[in-house]
Amino acid sequence: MVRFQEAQLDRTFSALSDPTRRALLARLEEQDAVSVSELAQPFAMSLPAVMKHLDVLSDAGLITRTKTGRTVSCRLNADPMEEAMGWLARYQRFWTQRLDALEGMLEERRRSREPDGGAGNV
Amino acid sequence: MVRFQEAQLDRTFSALSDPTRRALLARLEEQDAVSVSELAQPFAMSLPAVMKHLDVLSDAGLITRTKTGRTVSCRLNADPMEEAMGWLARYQRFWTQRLDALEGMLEERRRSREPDGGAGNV
DNA sequence: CCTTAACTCAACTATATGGTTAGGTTTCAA
DNA sequence: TTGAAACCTAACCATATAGTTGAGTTAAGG
Repeated sequence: MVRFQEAQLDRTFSALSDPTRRALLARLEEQDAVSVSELAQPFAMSLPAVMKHLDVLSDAGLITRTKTGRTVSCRLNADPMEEAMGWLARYQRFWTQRLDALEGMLEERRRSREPDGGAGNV
Repeated sequence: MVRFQEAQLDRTFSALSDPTRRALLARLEEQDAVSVSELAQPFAMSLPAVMKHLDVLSDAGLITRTKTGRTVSCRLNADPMEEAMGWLARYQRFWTQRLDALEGMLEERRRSREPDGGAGNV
């Protein structure tokens, strides 16, 4: 049985629950290191607003920030996501089960169509 | 490129960000259908508090409720979790990459130890 | 040296969240 | 038919969240 850090999961899922923050992470997924102002640029909101989001991401351990001169570089840290996926994985059987059931139903239909000439259409 | 329902992800991640709600889901993972009062029983909080959590889970589509007589049965619906995992999967390379790097490093160490007799211990 | 870019901080606002208590309604069952 | 179980609703409270504006601070660069 896997043990989860409840408080860490709280922060991770909470951080991921905002579209702005997910967009910030998506940006850092495609570009290794991005400055605060570069990250803020695409958004309609003010710079301090974006910085608050970065604080949340940082508290959740999803990004790291390193200052060089007057610019701050942000990088992704996906480790907390791994734990989040680990938690979700427990429920995976519910949809794979559903897919198995669907597959089984299709198989059933296929077999029942083969003998005769395709009578029982829905 | 996979397209995500942003508002749905908001609700899903937000619903998962609370330990009480995750515990409720965990309960429904091991028991197919559970009544509201049964679900509430293990928690120190009041029944209306638990019911608010159930509302959140229901709004996120993570549970369904069916009333029979005076008792309400709750069931898990994992579908929104599948989408959440889909979103997270995009970042999976960051930790598999890290594991690959670790594996590579261990391989490196193993090979460098083989020739001589195990000198460079950390 | 002075200006400007890049960021930080503080104060304020509105709304959301997570909890409470008190008082319903509906249904079952003695 | 009356009482209690099971659930719902409403009103309230404290704190957190997501944004704003305005005023710093620090570091390049002409």
